[in-house]
Amino acid sequence: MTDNKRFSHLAADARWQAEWDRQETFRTGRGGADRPRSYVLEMFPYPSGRIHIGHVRNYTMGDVLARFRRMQGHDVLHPMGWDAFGMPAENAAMEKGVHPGGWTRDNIAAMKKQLKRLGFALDWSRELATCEPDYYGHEQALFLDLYAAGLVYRKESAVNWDPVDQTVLANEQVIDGKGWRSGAQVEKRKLSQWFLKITDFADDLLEGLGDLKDWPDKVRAMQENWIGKSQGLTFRFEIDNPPLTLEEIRPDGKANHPDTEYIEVFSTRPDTIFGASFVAISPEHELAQLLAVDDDALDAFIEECRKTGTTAAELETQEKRGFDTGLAVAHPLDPAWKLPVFVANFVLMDYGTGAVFGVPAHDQRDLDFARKYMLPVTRVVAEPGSEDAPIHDEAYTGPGRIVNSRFLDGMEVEAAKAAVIARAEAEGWGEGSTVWRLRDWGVSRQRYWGTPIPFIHCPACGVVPVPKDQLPVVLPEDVSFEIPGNPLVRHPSWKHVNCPQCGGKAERETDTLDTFVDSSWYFLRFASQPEDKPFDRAEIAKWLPVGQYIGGIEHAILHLLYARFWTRALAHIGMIDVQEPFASLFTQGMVTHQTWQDAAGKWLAPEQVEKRGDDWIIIETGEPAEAGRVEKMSKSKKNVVDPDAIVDQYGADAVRWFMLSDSPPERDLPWTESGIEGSWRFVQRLWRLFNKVESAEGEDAALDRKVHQIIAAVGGDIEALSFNKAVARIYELANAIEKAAPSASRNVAIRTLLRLVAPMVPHLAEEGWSLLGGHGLIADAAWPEADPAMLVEDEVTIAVQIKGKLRDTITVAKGLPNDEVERLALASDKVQRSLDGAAVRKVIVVPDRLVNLVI
RNA sequence: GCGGACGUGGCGAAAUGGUAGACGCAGCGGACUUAAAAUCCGCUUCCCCUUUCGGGAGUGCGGGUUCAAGUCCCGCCGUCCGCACCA
Repeated sequence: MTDNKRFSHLAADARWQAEWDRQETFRTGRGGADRPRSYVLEMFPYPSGRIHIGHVRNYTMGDVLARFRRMQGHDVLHPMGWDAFGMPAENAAMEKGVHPGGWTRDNIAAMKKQLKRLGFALDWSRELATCEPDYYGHEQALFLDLYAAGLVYRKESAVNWDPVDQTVLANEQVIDGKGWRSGAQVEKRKLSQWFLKITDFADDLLEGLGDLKDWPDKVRAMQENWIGKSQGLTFRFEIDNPPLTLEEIRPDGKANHPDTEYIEVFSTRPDTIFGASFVAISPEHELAQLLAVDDDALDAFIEECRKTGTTAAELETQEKRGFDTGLAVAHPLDPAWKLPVFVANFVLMDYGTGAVFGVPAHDQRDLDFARKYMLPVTRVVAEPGSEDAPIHDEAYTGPGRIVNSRFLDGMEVEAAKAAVIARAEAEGWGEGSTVWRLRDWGVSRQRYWGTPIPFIHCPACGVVPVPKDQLPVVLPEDVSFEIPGNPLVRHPSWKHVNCPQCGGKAERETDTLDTFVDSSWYFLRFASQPEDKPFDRAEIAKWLPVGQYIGGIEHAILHLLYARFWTRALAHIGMIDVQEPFASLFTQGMVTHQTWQDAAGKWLAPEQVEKRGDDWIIIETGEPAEAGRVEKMSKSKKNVVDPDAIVDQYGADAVRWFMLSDSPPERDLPWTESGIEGSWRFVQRLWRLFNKVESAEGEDAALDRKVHQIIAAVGGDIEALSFNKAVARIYELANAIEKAAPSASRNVAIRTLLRLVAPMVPHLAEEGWSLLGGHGLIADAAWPEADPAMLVEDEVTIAVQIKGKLRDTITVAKGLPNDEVERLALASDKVQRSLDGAAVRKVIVVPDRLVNLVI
């Protein structure tokens, strides 16, 4: 039982959670329409089965902000849902013989229960799960809208194919060229797949980053790099002695033959065009493929390039290697100047044109290559005075003037780039162009547990969209996972339909959508949930963009870029009026924990070890344990703590308090036993304080001022998401109250403290509010206001420095004139002793802060 | 290689260019108790001196700007994260 000695979370937590549910306290839209709106959103979880401590930290932060905004009188939208499609459900189906849907829905139920125990101020009436037809049906409609607008297309594309599991693998599932599950050698297979035209928005997505002032620099930089805009010149080298054309080699004479008249290259440094000494093409370049037909040595070289790995470490050490094709190309600015053509292992086929021209003097990679194959190295950019400086083993990439370059000589780099582009365009051998690293978004997944792509393949009509009145295309429930492959393909009836256009026999698309599509618009559906359409435009205009989005840095690129794209695409087709979904983004740090290992290197769980003096021992055996690094919690290292267990033991409030304490929220938070115990003790200390309101008279001016200073500070800290600082301020106030003698001021201070901690420790706060006779729920109470007049002290402590070194402090009335302060400073014994008779040359007085005496 | 962040006590950390170390954890001492736990009070950057008073050093390293630098500038060193043969 909770009494005036001890706060019992076991009784209080559940009671207040039930009360919030009963009153629908956190339902959006209660209490008037003209209040300011706040949309606070945390990245919704994948229903893996259990919440982990990282979720607890993430949602606690959002919860404090949401509760704080409510107390400030805002209408708060703070929803929760489930990113419920994805592979783990299918893996569970294969391993345990359960149905992905049942597995997922059970997990959702379990995790929802866990979240409820933490007392989050969520509007559960808007809960959604992406695996339910009432969500993904609307997603199918949106996909069709984007298709109608020309933003969806189909194209042949290579995938990683696991021949044993009969399935497509994501890159992360291919380990050393083998399938992660089957261990089979993975093949590249060409499949016709669905793509979203994210590249149409490349420039907008890049430009838009500039307006996202409240996003972390890091995330913006990562997206910028990912989009990867490069500007330069695309141009052509005429091939001097063209090889046989494709038609002559292959009797079928396909239309997509490579043009063997020229090689097209892209460069961001057209200013260095006179420094060219070779042309290199990718092993996958069609010209290379063509030449290899008649050249076994080249064929072998290409095969070898294909085999070598592409991991960062391998690329680091891998040599630049080339194969001289014997072809020669003419320099576009001097047809008599011939350059050799190599097939080179460092040229990427999927960037630019798959071919480059090499300028060894000004590109390190080209220089390495040129030295190896003894190609000429000509300096064409130089800083003043170094025109003739030889290039040794380091390429010069800095600024300078152009040299050895005929009509470009003497120009600065930028001017020379423009001049070459202008000349190329005038003469017709090239044009200024922009190349992006960003690729279109392939959304086809050959899997069951995802949103069915709403198209039908008709032998007569081709690819036909499912008419909107036939949506949702619902996943069949009667599927089995005993045989590898996509169950949708072998389902006896599901895919067999009549063509909506001609009525003839046709087949459904059996691919499903990438789950990143599901999470690209859920924040819209949270804001507005009509039955007959994805969302209501006017409601979206009211709530979007999300005021504060909080989640992990791991989503810096994919999820956040796709959601930005999807939002812009919907705006582009006129369905919504916002361009950017998340006005402010916060990426929180991980929860880490100490690790331990035994002598054999086996990981030990926290409950298996115990500290004896300065050393750790294994409780069961008494053998020594080795304390390792503090690392991200992971099952394999056994350093996880289970949220349910700690909520049982310490209560939701102590756990929440710990999540907010000590570490700045963007940094890692080390979980410690002593830390959570400290939080629990503070919860108890607050409870004792709330029980100490006794009738008392009189003012305590110093405490009054402290209260108002802390109100202002805590509010500002929560606004800035600096929860660790808000926590420190609250400790400060609690300390001050405990030291103060009983007075009316002290009682006010305690009641104020109660409201200040309410967003953080809501169960305790409700209990205290009810104890102290508060009206209604503290969740609905107003945030205390700081009186600006109370923020100023009437006395200030002034530092007295001699040449910047502190010698004494003096306490004076606030606003004392400078000459008075100076006089008092000089009157100090300590100052006189330090001066030791030296003459003061200059005195600097910063009002109400310090005096600096210069000798 | 490119980009981002960071470097402050035993630990997590504070600090609009103006008294470095707020607040918490751990530790030490004391009170209460038969005892322990809990609680309360005090100390707690380091070094020197000392009974006290005091003095010196100090925010990764080296310079600079300034009356004054953890904070600003230049150059290093180190750690973490992301991307990477991107032409």
